[in-house]
Amino acid sequence: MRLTTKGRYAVTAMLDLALHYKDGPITLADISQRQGISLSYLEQLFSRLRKQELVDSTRGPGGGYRLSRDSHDIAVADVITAVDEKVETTRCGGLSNCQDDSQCLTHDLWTELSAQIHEFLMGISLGNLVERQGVQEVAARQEKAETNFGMSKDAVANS
Amino acid sequence: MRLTTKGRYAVTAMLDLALHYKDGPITLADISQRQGISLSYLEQLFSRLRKQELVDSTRGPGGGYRLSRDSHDIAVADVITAVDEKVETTRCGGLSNCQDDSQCLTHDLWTELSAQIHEFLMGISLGNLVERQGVQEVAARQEKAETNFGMSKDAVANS
DNA sequence: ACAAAACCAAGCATTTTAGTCAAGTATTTT
DNA sequence: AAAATACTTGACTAAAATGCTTGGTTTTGT
Repeated sequence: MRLTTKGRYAVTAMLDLALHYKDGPITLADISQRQGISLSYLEQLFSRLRKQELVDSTRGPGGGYRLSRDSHDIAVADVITAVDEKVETTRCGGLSNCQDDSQCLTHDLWTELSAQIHEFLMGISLGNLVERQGVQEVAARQEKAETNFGMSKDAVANS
Repeated sequence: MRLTTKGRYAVTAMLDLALHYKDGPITLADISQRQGISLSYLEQLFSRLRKQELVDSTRGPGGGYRLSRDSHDIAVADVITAVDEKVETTRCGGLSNCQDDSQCLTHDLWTELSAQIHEFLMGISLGNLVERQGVQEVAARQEKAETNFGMSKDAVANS
């Protein structure tokens, strides 16, 4: 389990979906605009999220993405592992004979550590995050900005 | 808090120090040999570990590095933050106006998440790791290899 | 038909990672 | 004092990851 900005982007986007669940399918363009993530990058991320069946997609006008299940049933860990392809960064590769025909100190240690972090992130769902105060506040501000300044859309697109 | 292989190398090296604490100062050459990490890379890592006062160094023949305090008083989080210079990967930089003059959804969320992971890793000390079974076993194997095959030292150095 | 959307894929610029290399400086044993 | 050993510093590099761009193709509601 790695924690990178890629995972953060994915979690943010999924959180956006969770926040706007009641609005029906959400387009990537909407997410791009609200969260300031490029459309193409979102496409890449959602390709994986869809393969992991974390989201459902609808094509055509009025289409978009929706969470595949209740936000409380999607863990942050699910989202992160979906977009972070697990590169085996151990020298060992799949085997565990990276050193003197035995596995290195690193191997066991990091595997265990990683498992515990994973477990921790499994305990936090998108639903949990939506309920948090800070998230609510920012989301409200984003909605407001959206309705008040129609021009900001183009301003962002042109920058 | 980022989790990369760099942090893993650092934790591994520190764990090696913890395991050989009783042997007096440990040279980086020893760690390099036992853990299969290049000497120069270790030098970089230990430069930071020393600046964070996680290790004490002794120069001259017979010198080397030692944990600056008991292994139970050094958290895994300490080691990782020491070597992972905190790059502000948020668009916001120091400010929090990355989007529409307000902070993005990401900001609060990831800060909080990151804090929790940090807290978690603060709860695991090098001492804890040393006590684990798997670590003991690998360490024993490494010691054995060291005493049995004196030639492996040169073999590694020449490769 | 047309436009809005998802989907797909190649490729690019930049940054980060994981190291190496080279040339030091400092300490201690002899 | 000399040599051995240890640490420091900074430049450099190959490979990977990041985030984006471009240029499509399908699918579908109107």
